[in-house]
Amino acid sequence: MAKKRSRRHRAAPLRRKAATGSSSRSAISLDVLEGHLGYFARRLQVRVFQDFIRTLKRINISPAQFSVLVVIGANRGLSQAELAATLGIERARLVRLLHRLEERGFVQRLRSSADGRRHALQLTPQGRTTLARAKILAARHESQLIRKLGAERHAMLLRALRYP
Amino acid sequence: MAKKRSRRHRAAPLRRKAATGSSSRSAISLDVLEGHLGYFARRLQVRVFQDFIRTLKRINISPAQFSVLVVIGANRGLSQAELAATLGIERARLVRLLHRLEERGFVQRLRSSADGRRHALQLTPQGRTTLARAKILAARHESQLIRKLGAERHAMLLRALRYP
DNA sequence: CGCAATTGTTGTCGAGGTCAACAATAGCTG
DNA sequence: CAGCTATTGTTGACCTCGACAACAATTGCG
Repeated sequence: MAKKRSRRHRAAPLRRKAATGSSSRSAISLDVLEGHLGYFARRLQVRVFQDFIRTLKRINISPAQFSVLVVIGANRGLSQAELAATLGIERARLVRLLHRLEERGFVQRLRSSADGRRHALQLTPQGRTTLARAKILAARHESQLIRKLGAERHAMLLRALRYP
Repeated sequence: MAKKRSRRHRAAPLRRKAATGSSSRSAISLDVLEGHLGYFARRLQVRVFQDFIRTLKRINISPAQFSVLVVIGANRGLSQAELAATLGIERARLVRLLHRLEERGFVQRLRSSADGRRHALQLTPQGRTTLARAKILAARHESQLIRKLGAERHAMLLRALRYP
């Protein structure tokens, strides 16, 4: 509720000069950050997710939602604990992710007959359809990424990032 | 305020068996996630940040705070806009980061005489001391990371992640 | 002067990570 | 079998962080 913002439509700023102007700073040093893997991993991850979100905006699927749909789709009957462990997220977090996906009619939670505590997760037909479309868009996103990074660096990063 | 949680000190669970037990699932497929750089970048970044936070917990410096202190320390007189652009974060976000660091006595914002809009950022003596200690701990964190990943992969990742 | 841009700032929203606590269920083990 | 313990899903609360919108003060020009 109360979602309507005024949205004044400010005419796109024309960016008159280049940068700040006053500062004659040519290069700003990152100092020891240059040696920290986490810093660059974060930068890359943010950039990639921004592009992912932009590319899948039309079907409104976030990176986290995509990963959940993909893994459920490829492993029918998974329990929430297994799924959370696989994706490296908290069970509590997954509960809320699944809420949304269930609301939207993509996922079903079925009580396991063998173990009354577990939920067997599976996609609905609509979930499968959405996942198929999401995969196409995600592949497009990855292609854009390959184009931006260069195929060699992309392949190298994927190989090095993936745990053997 | 209201920081005291009950923290009941539950005796460390003994972890009797290994895993779930019921599920005979040997390997859970990641399907197309295997080809998505963003997924693995995210996983790595989260792991690395967790270790960073753990290692710097004693001085209570987060990765974001560390990056801010490092760049200010190496580029005295920087403006907030320049700093935000350098680190790839929003100006609005930086404002709140600097609030905390100023409260804690690590950073000073001085009005620029040349340009009344800008703040010239610099570390206080206490900020410099804390940064020095943080760098030592951060280096220790990075060493642990190198040990975990292997020196070759670490070097390869750093090289590939850093934009040339 | 007057208008547009920049800078710092605040508010708000939503996504995510973290931790504590709990009910229901399952599985041992004495 | 009873009783204890672990697991599973769930909720609540808190905090960080990215993204926008809006604004006041200031600067820079045409």
